[in-house]
Amino acid sequence: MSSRKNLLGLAVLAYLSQRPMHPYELSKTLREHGDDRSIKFTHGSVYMVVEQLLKAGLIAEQETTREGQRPERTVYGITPDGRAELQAWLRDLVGVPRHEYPAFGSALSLVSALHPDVVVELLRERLERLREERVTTAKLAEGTEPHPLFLVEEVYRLGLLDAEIAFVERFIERIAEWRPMWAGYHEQNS
Amino acid sequence: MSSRKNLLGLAVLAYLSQRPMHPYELSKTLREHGDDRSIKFTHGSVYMVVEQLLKAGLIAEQETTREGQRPERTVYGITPDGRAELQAWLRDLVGVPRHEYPAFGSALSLVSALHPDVVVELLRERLERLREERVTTAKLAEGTEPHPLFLVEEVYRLGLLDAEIAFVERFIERIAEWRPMWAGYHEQNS
DNA sequence: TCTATCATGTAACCAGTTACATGATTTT
DNA sequence: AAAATCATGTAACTGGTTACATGATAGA
Repeated sequence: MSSRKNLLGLAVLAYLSQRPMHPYELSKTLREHGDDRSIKFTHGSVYMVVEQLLKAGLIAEQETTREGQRPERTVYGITPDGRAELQAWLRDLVGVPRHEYPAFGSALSLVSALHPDVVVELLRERLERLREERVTTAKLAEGTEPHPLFLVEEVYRLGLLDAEIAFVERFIERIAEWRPMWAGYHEQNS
Repeated sequence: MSSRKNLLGLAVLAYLSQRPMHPYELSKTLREHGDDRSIKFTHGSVYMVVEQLLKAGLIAEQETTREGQRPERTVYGITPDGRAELQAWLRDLVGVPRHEYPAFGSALSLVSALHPDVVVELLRERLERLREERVTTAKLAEGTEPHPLFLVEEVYRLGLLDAEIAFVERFIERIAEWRPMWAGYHEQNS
């Protein structure tokens, strides 16, 4: 229960809705399809969520085979409940925005603890890296291989990147205006 | 160690760098300052990270007092190591963008599992809520109470919101173009 | 004075990460 | 044939969330 926590569970449901697989295969397939760009997971966490989905009755053990002397593989398939949950979960994610906590946002809320001059320097570094990231993301987003539909997430990411770049540029400018007050505050307690 | 995981730790260091506090006070102060908009935490998790920071030597027990019959309160203060870590951690966060995993991005990477018509409907719902959220965020971002520097995180959030709104609008348009292929794929397996 | 809420903390549970294990295949 | 990597999984640890506990004050 409470399965709606780890997005990896959603991905597993989605893949198993196409055909049954064993966990290792899931892991490999997810990675091959580049899903590790949108969903955080490791080899180990795949086994974990498979366990969870199993307990929740959303997937079921289909068969256990052994091939040569390789370890046993357990193949899992999605259940009707699993299909329903896949749809419901996705609908919820698409329809209802949730409050997010990007790390940069957290840092911004505490940034006054740094001296304004170092902040400016750091923001310039950040800009460089953001621009690099933008280039590689743009290349991905402009693909057309299977179908652009499967790259729409990169388009989204690109939009976020551009917004962040614009914000950082603007922020640097405003720091110039605020510098006296901000720097004064720092000299006062150190 | 490996303290650089939970952003709440950073916030605690930042607050303790101003004055010593006990965990409950930290929790209350964080919430009063609206830091729960940028950092995810609960009452319980504050005690947890305080424990971690203590083990890592970044904060230290300062005194233990008892007032009336209230439970004992342990007051913690930041150590020199803690101050160093606060600066280093913040510098890293500001200077180096990390790969993020927004939930909507994950959903987008799997959205083909939904029928295009329901996706459009859901995206319209999402747009409405995004616009509401935009209004309240804009109000916050335009404040000037202590100093705009302390609201810069809301400005950032506003930029992200606008980017997402633009993306969703555009996505709806493109679904119209893609609908035939996408819908066909769905009829084929169901 | 009863009830609600505040103040403060702990304990138990669940989720996630990391490290390890081991036979099979491929490369050098 | 030695070394590296693939295929497959488990176990141990660490982190995070939730639920509970209990006296104090404030409101009805």
